[in-house]
Amino acid sequence: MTGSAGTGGAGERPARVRYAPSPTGDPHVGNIRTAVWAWLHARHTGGQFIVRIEDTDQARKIEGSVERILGSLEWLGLDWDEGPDIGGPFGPYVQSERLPLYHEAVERLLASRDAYRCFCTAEELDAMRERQRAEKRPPGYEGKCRAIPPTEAEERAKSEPHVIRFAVPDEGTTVCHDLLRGRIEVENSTLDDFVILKSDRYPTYHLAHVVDDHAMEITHVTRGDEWIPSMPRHCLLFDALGYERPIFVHTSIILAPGGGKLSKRHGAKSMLEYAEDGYLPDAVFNFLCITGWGYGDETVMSRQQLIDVFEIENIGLNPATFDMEKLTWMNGVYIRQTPVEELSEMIARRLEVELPPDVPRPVDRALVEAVTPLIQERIQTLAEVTPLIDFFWQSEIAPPPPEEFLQKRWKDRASDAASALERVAAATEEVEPFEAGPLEERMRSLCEELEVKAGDLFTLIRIAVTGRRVSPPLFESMEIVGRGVCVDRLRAASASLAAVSAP
RNA sequence: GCUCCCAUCGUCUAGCGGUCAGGACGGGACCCUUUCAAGGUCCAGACAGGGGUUCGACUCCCCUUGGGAGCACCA
Repeated sequence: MTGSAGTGGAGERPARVRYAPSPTGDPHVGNIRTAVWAWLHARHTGGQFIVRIEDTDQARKIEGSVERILGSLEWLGLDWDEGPDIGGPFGPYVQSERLPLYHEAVERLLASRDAYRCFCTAEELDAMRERQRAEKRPPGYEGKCRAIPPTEAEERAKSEPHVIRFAVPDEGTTVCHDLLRGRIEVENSTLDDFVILKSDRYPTYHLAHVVDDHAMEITHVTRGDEWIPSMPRHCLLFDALGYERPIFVHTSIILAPGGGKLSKRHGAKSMLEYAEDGYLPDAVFNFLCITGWGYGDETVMSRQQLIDVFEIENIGLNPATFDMEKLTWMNGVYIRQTPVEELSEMIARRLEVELPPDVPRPVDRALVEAVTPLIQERIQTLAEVTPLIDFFWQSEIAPPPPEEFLQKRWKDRASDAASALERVAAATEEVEPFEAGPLEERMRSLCEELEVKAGDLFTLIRIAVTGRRVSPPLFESMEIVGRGVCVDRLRAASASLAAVSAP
């Protein structure tokens, strides 16, 4: 901790920022990282973080999405001050429940001639695009229905399906500002008359977000930079409606390791999948925040520290590549930082579902607590836990095949190995007290008696007792496993080796 | 095709006209060590290219190149 804290929000007005996902699936890292930053900005400035569901596309709606979106935020520890589930002073927070607001805005736009009814059919529009492509002209609505006199349009509207389009000025330029990129200027001639109200009377994103962000008094519109190209449209809408424009903050996207779009293969898993994969919320939160944004040389930062120090204007502009290995490393850091009691609770929950069914439930908590310190600094994700320590719960483990033992120093020396293990078993029976310290002491002196290197003997013991070549610290493990079981396993191993050596 | 955005080690980044271009992940070496980790020390590794501006450019401007996004009755 450098002590060189940020401004702590002093001097910054409380911001109202929103996370506005559409319920079309589970949020992925790129998407949720925007939420992390928005949340941080809200907390940093002492403002509000709002969740709004953008479900204006009835066709794409996916059942259960909202729950999973909220669940993802919750898991990450992003709490919201207003939202679909808890309401708030600017509700409702679901766009499909705000239709009258959009219709009212459309009426105003129609009245001011900033919008008009369009009766073009899908076929006509397709044909138009076809023509544009053939003539190598940029695609876009050419304004055919703009020429229809309002009275005629009103009349036809009574019986004909239609949409409402925004009438973009033919000339001039629209100047927008992005907090991170500054001035962004676009020729109006490159903008077409976009749809603001669909024929099903639902608004498009363009209209809905403008109406809602104004109504909800959003100060900062934070979203992915795929929205930059349509920002001028939004500015035009804000202006036409007489609304003050919010501060736009377009954040760059997250790229896949090889470059290109992030896909399932590359870690674009949903947030909830990270939980399943054994990642800690704080680690993912920290990591997400740090990719695409930085604070000096700091990397591992607590939630509070991040809130204190986060400055939204310092978000990086270049698209970042998702570095799965760094996430995993960071997760390891967080696991090591976690108090043992907490960690053992997490581990217990894992074991509860991952241990073989024949292990009695609930899983022995005292045992988990004893084992946790042994593996805390050896794991990077909770998913590694079970395979590492399941032997503590297996009352019977078949001795590994003799080849496991007879390597390196013990190659072709089955009978030596067998007798060494027998000596170890005998010593194990006698050690008092049966604790790691005395155990190690005894085994080391046994090494001298046997004239073998400690590592060589310990490997034999390790394989016999834990069933594997890699394990948590040997003597601590033996202490936990217990004298009886250790001796049994040692003798079993010894016997199996003796069998091999016998002619 | 048109419009827009971006550009420092392999990756995430610090830098905000004068630095030996710093840190982290990953990689390598060594130390520690009962395995595996963790920890410690050290090493390799970057300003995409070309023009300007300036006494002086990683830093400011332009072009090129490269990457990305958008051009729907999807968001």
